[in-house]
This record gives sequence, C-alpha cells and structure tokens, in this order.
Amino acid sequence: MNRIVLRRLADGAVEARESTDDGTAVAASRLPADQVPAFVRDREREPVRWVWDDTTRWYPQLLDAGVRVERCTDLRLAHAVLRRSPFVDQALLAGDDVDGWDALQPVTAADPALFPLEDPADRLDPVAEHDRQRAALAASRAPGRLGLLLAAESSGALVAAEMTFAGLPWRADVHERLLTGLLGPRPAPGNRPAVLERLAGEIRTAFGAPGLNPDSPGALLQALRAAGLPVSDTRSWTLEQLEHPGVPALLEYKKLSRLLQANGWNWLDTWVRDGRFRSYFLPGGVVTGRWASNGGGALSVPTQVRPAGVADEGWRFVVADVAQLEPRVLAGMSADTAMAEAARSTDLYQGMVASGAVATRAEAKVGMLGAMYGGTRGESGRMMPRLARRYPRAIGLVEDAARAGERGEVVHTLLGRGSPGPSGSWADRPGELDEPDEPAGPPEDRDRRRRAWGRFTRNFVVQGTGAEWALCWLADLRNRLWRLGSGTLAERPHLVFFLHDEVVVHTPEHLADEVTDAVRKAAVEAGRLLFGSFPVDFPLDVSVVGSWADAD
DNA sequence: CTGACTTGCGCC
DNA sequence: AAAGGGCGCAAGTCAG
Repeated sequence: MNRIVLRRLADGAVEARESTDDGTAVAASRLPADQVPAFVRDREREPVRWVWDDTTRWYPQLLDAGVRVERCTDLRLAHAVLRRSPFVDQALLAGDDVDGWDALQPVTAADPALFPLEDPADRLDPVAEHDRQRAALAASRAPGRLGLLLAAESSGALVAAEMTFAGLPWRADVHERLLTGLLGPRPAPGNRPAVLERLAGEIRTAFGAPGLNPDSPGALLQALRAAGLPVSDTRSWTLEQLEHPGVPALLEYKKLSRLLQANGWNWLDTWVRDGRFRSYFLPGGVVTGRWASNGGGALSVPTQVRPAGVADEGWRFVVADVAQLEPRVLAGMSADTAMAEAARSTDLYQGMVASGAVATRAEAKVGMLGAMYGGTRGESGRMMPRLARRYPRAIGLVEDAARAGERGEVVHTLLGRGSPGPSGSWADRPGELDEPDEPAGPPEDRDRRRRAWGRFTRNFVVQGTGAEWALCWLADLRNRLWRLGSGTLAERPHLVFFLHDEVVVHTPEHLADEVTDAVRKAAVEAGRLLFGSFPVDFPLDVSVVGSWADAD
C-alpha cells in the first residue's frame, strides 16, 4: 500500500509526497491548503496510508470538510512509543530533530496556542522522521508486535478526532432538570444554590461554627476538631465513620457540592453545545498507554449525570464494556492456561472459584486486584501465596515486573511500550546523574520509594497491555462501523465515547443489532491480534439503550 | 496579583 | 470498606 506524507510548507501550502511500500518515491505535489480535503477524499478511493506529524494538526479540518480517512501514521505518537520501547535501538532514531519530536504536543481547541501561526511542528521534517521510524521498527526486537502497537496507536488517534468531531449526544434540558431537582434553581454567579445554602446552615448549627465555609478543608477540619471529633482529614469516608448529628448534612453537602463544581451549570455552558458534549481525547496521554482527556472531565463523567446522555431521535446507544479486562489480559500475556480456563467463564472471578483456586468470589477479586496493584497487606496479601501456586505464570509475570521496577529497570507491555525510568536517587546506577532536587534521605524512605516504583511497574505491564487490547478493539470496531452504514461519518454508526474498557456507539436504531455484533466481533479480533491462538476470552456486557444511564 | 501545590473526589 | 495502580478537575492555600 502506498503512503503519502503530508507536510505544511512555509507559505501555508501543503506538500504531498507519495512512495511505495518499499520506500520508492512515486510522486510529489504541492497543494494550496484549501485543496487538501478534496485531494485526500480523492486518494481515499484506493487504499493508502496518510503519514503526518500529528493527527490533531490535520484530521479535524478534514472531518470538518466531510472527509474521513481509513488509516494513517501519526509520527508524534509513534515517536513517543519508539523512544521508550526497550525493543528499539535508540541510535536509529537519532537526528537533529529528535528533541523537537520529543517535545511535540497535541493541539486541542481548548489550547489553540501556536496553531496555526507559529507551530513547532512546522520546523520538523516528517519525511526524515518517517524514514527513521521505519528503520527503527524494522531493526527492532519484535517488529510484528511493535508494528501492531504503532498502527493501533495511530488508529486510536483517528478515533479520538472523530469522537470530538461527532460529540456525545447530550440533552442539556435533561441535565438542567436534574440539577434543579437536586440543587434548586440556578443561582446568580458567586452564590450557592438554595439547597447547598440550607445544608451549609445546618452544618454551621450542628458544629457550632457560625460563618464556617464547608468548602474550606482547613476551616472544616478545625470546626470538626473543635466539636470534639477526632479526625485528621475531611474525606467523606472518614466522616462516615463518625457518630455526630451534623455528619449526614455534611456528607450531603459534599456530594451535591461536587456535582455542582464538576458537572453543574458551568460545565453545561462550557462543554455542551448543539446537543453534544465535546471533549478532547488524548491517545497515549498516560504513560501506560491509556488515553487521557482534556476538557470537561470526559474520563470521569459521573453516573449521576449520565441520564442526560441521550441518543438522537431514531438513534440508539450501543454501550459495551469488557468484564474484568485486566485479569484476562494478564492471563493472555503470561500464557497462564489455568487462569485462561477461569477466564472462559463470563465472570472470571467466579471461574476461579469453580476451579477450586479460592473459596469465594470476593477472595478472587481482592486477590487479583492485589496481584495487579501491589496490595500486600490484609486480605489481598493473604491470598497471594494461593494464587501464586494456582496461577504461577500470571502471578509470576506481575511479581517479576515488580522486582524489575524495584531494581530500577524498565519493563514493557506485550506489544513493547516501555515504562519510564525511575527518577530519584534510590534508583541511581553507575553513570547516571543524581537528581539534585530529590535527596537520598534515610534508607527507609529509599526503600519505600523503591517499593512504590515496583507497584507502578507491576501495574504498568497489565494496565498497559490492557490499553493495547482496547486500542485494537477500537481500531477494528471503527472499521466495522464504517462498513455498516453509508454517507458521512455522522450519518453512520460511530463511536462517541471510550473509557479504558468501555465504548459507546451512536447508531441509527435499525442498525443496533449489527453494531452489537460488530462490537463483539471486534473484541474477538483484538484478542486474536494480541494473543494469537492462545485461548483467552473477552466477554462483553452490551446494552442497546436510549439513555446512557440505562446501560447495565 | 499569579502560579504552584494540596485536598478531595469522580472515573477505570 | 479500602487497600494497591492510573488519571482530570475545581477550589482552597500558600509562596513569591
């Protein structure tokens, strides 16, 4: 398949340089910027891979012009993966531009700085970088796996741009009714809603603290202690343990105050327009490879406001999430057949019980979470020896990752995403510089930091490989959805939300069953891509609903 | 005053 | 019930 590298020139025109799969140059042309969408649309008639510095700098404009692309190489994201991958000989990526590529940041409309006036991306040469990346990949220790990761990462970049373009259908009227019902009418700026004001009064009375601002943790802590309560913080969980007549009002206040601050009227004003919640998703935004988001807190939309996520008239949401993604991924990547056997069940934890490994589902769950997160105390710590006997490969893999992290070594995901190196003097190795801002401190501090880094690397391999499974799922699903419909992106079934192990597809009602089928087939394909013929299942919970709140 | 940091809490 | 990992965000707090 041919590739076309797009590059913005100093005068604003765009250069398109086409080459064959083996790198032979075919053609180069120069286009006025306003002719780029038509050019891309025309060339998309035949299979082609677009190569560009950064999807956030090219794709939104194409989508606005009604142009969808099938595949791309996102050099920014690929560079970030390659630079950290232990599979790669870093010398092959060296060049004058390497610092520029390292520093390149995505562009979001929330952060319109630097674009399009003085964009650092325009000082970088995408053709040279593409050549370096191809050479580094070809010479890498596992070009198949790493190549899959780069393709999936680039595909994720397309999905992210498309989700922002389409937006998540959101009914501001439903949301406002919900707010008014819980908080009272929208207050004037700077004032508390009536319900919060009433609760604040009750709190002041109950704790004998006139003038107390319950939003101030310091002042609240003082008031609680003055009332004779033995607390050292003001977290809800701490407060729940207390017997005091003022506590219920305080907990209610905190809950509603949180709703107001995070997803209140200001949130609606800022993030919801024309019936859509438009956030920005940032593939590769987290070190493990998970996505981050920018704007509107898209990765933590509380269940409380999900009733306002409502499909358009004649459309439906297909909401799908994977049950227990990470333990299943761990079974697959460690090729632990006993754990994969437990994963044959819809409920992996129940499968562990059925096999006799543990007595109860609760034990299975707490034990596995401890294995993946590094819990050593209490219940999960007690489960570890039994799990290690029963699932030696799975538990061995995370234990090895933890030990490697404690030694200051880099670990990697199944497809080759590398963990960042530790910083701090506990990890100093010969030839490395001390971090002047982090003194060695007493030995027990160093040990604590060492163990904390081990917990990070332990979790990194599982969370990161889980993110790779999810990327493959998304990428395959995106292509299946496109083939289901006709017309523009927004006229076909399309992705509108993604969160680690959950997707929401907005689809014309008559295609909902086919979308459900596509979501399941894509999950099977993701498992095959990562784990080949190793038998590990990824069962989905799928709901076809009118409102997001009705899923599950 | 601004910017950096802390606290607390939402999601997985 | 959290613990143990990863985030983003808003408000309060504090240093300069």
